Amino acid sequence: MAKSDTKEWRQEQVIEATSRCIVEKGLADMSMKDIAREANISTGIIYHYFKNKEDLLLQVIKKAFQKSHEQVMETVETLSSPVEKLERHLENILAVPKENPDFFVVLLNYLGEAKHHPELQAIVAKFFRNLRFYVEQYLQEGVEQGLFAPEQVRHLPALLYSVGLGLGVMWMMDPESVDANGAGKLFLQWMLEHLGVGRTEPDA
Amino acid sequence: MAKSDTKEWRQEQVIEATSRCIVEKGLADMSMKDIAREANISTGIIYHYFKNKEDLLLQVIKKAFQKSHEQVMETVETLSSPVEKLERHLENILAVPKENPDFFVVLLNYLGEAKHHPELQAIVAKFFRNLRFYVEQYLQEGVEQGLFAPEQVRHLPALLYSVGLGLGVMWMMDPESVDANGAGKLFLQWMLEHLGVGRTEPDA
Amino acid sequence: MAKSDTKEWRQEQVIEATSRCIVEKGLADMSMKDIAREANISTGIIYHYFKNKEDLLLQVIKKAFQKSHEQVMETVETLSSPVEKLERHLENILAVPKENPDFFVVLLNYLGEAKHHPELQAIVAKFFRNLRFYVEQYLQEGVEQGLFAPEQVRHLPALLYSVGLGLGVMWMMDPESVDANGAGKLFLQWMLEHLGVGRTEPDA
Amino acid sequence: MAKSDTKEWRQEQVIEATSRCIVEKGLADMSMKDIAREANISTGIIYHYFKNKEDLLLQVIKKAFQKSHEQVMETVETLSSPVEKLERHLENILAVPKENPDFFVVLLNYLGEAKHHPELQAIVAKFFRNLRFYVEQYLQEGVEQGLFAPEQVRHLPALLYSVGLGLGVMWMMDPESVDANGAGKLFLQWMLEHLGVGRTEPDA
DNA sequence: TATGAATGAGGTTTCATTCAT
DNA sequence: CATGAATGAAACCTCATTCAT
Repeated sequence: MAKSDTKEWRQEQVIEATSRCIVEKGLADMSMKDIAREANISTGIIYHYFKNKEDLLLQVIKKAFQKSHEQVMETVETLSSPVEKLERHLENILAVPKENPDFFVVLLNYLGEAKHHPELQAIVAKFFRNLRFYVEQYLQEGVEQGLFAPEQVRHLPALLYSVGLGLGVMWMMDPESVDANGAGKLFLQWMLEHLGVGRTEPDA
Repeated sequence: MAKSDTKEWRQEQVIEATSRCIVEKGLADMSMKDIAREANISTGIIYHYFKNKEDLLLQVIKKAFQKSHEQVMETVETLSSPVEKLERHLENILAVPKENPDFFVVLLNYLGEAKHHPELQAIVAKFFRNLRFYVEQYLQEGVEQGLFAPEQVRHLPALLYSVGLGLGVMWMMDPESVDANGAGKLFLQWMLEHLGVGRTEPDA
Repeated sequence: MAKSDTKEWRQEQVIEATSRCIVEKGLADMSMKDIAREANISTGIIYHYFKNKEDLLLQVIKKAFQKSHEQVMETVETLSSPVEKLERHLENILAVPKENPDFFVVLLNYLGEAKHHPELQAIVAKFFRNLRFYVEQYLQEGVEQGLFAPEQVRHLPALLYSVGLGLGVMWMMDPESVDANGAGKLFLQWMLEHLGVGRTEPDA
Repeated sequence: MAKSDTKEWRQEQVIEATSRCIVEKGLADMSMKDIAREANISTGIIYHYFKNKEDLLLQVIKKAFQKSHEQVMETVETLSSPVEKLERHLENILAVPKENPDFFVVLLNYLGEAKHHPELQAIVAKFFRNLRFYVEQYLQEGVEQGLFAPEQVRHLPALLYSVGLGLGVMWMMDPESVDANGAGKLFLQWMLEHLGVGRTEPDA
C-alpha cells in the first residue's frame, strides 16, 4: 500500500508540475527538463512513471478533465429539483474560467493538438459528451416530472456547453472586453424561459 | 510594382502552404522544411519574405482572420434591415465550421499559444472584438430605429460569438454527437425572441 | 561455505541470464535491467556480485570459454591413440555451431569488442591458445610414437581451429548455403592424409 | 553532375570517418558525435546524407564489403588458368588480415550484430556467397577443362573462405602465436594436391 | 532572388550506477 | 542481502536559421 501510494503520489507530482509548465510556457515550449525542474526531480525518473512524453501529456489532460468534471458536478448533486440542478450546473460552468483559469489554458493547449491525435481527440470528445450527458439527465428528469416538453430539451446540453466554452475562450483572450458573467446569466435566463420556468427575480 | 506584386504573391504562397501544413500536421509538428516542401520552394527563401518562423506564423493567423472576417461579412452588407443583418451574421458564423473547417483547425492551434504570446493574444482579441463590433452596430441601428431597447442588446455580441465558437469547437471534437446547426438555430430563435422579433417561420 | 556457495550460485545465475540476453538481444542492445529481469532479480543486487557491467561481461565470456573448452575436451580424454584424439577433437569442434549455437553467437558478440579491450583480447587469445595446445600435445604424442614427422605437424592446430571457427561463422551467417559438416569432414580427411593416416572407412 | 558528385563525395567522407571510428573505438563505443568530429563536420549534416545511424552503419559495411571484394578479385581476373586463379584467389584472401587489417576489425564488429539484424545478416551472407561463387566458377572451369573431377570441387569454396576467415580472426586476436601465412600456404597445398595439381615448387 | 548544404543548440530518451530503505 | 527509485551524463536526432554559390 505504501509503495502504491508513493507511486501514485509521484505521478500526481509530475502531472501537476507539467500542468504548471503548460500554463507558464505553453505545450509547445515546454521540455521534459522544464517539467523535471518544476517538479524538483531528475529528468530520468519521469520515464519511470510515464512511458514517454506523449503518455505523460495524455495523463495530464485526463487528470485535468477529471478534476474539472468533479468541480462542475460538485454542488449539483446535492440538489433535487431539475431546474435547480440546471441552474447550478450552468453557473458552475460559467465559473470555471475565473475560478480555474489554468484549466482553460491547459484545455486550449490541447484542443489544437486534438485534430492530429486521434486518442487525444477521443478523450476530449468523451469529456464533453460526459458532461452533456449529465445535463441531459436533468432535463429528462424534468420531462418525466412534466416540467418540460421533450422537444424543448433538444440541443440544450450542446448549447449550454458551447456557451460555457465559447465565453471562456473569449474571456481568456480579452478579459477586459468580455463580460462572461453577464452574458452567461442572460443565456441562463433565456434557457429557463425557453423551458417555461418563470424566474421571478431575474438577477438583482 | 511588378516586384511588389511578386513579393506579395510569394508571401501568399508561403502563407497558404503553412496553413495547409498546420491543418495536416499541426502547429507543433510542422517544420520550416515541411512548409518549403508544401510550397515547392527552398527553405532559405522563406527568410527573404518573413523575418522568421514566428513572424510567418503571425502572418498566417492574420491572413486567416482576415479571410474569415470577409467570409462572415460577405452577404451581410447587402442587407438593410438590422434584424436581417443579425440573422445572416449568425448564420454565417454557424456555417464556418462546416464550410471552412480548416479555419477552425488553424484557430484552435493558435488559441493555445496565445496565452504565452502577447502579440498573438492581441491579434486574436482584436479579431473577436472586430466581429463583435459589427454586431453591435447592427444592434445599435435597431435601437436607433426603435426596434430594440438599449438594455436588450447588451451581451448579445459576446453571446453570439461564444455560441459560434463553442459549437464549432465541440462539433470539431465530436461531429457525430453534436448537431451544431440545430443548436445554432435554436439559439438564433432565442435571440430574436429576446429582441421581440417574432419569427413567423422558425426554420424553413 | 554455505555463503560462498550461495554467492557462486548467484553469480552463475546472473551470468547465464546475461548469456541468454546476449543471444536474444545482442551485446549492444542489452541493458542491466534486461539482465536483471531475465534473472528475476533486481538491478542493484548485480553490483553485489560483479564490480560493474564490464566485469560481468568478462565473467560471461570466461564462463562460456570454460564450458566450450570442456565440451570440446569431453570425450577426447577417454581415448588413447593420438590419431583418434585428433579425429574426435576436430569432430567436436565442428559440432559446436550446431550443438551449441548460443556459444557462437556470444563469441561473435565479443570478438568485435576484443580489439578495443586488451583484457578481453587476452582472454580470447588465451582461449584459442589453450585449445591449440591440446592439439599440439596429441600431435606431439604422435611424433613421439613415430606416427608423424615433426615438420608435418606445424600449422595443424591453427589450421584446425581456423576451419572450425570459419565454418561456424559462415554457417551462422548463411545456414542454407553452407554445409559445414561436409566441408569439415573433407578437411579432416585431408589432415589425416597429410599425416599419412589412411582411413579405411571414410565415414559411413 | 557536380551536385551529385558532391553528395557522393560527402557520403564517402562520412563512411570513411565512420570506419575509422569503428576501428579506433569499436562499433559499440562510437557515437554520432565521434563520427562528426572524425569527419570534421557537424553532427546534423550526417542526417542530411544518411537516414539515421543504422542506415549509415549499413552503408559502411556495404562499402567495406565492396572494397574487400574488389581487393580480392583485383589480380585474379588477369589470369587464365583455373588453377592459377584459385591460387591467386586464396593468396589474396590470406593477405587480407595483414594488408587490410581494418577490414577485419570492421567485419568482426558487424558479425556480432548480424544475428540480431536480419538485413545486416543478409548483407553478410550475400558477401560471402558472392565470393564463394567466384571460386565455384574457377573450379567449374577446371572441371570443364577436365582438370578436376566434379566430386572433388564440392566444399572447396566454403572451406577456402572458412580458412581465410578463421585464420584472419585468430591472427587478429593473437598475432604472435598464429602464423596465418604458413598455415594458409599449407592449406593451399592440400587443396591443390586434392585437385591433383602437382606443385613442383612447394613455396621456397 | 533562389538554393539547399551546413551549423549547433536543444529536444527526448536510455542506461549504468548508487543508495536509502 | 535485496530492492528499485533516483540520478545525470550522454546518446540519437530534429530543426530554425545562415550563407556560399
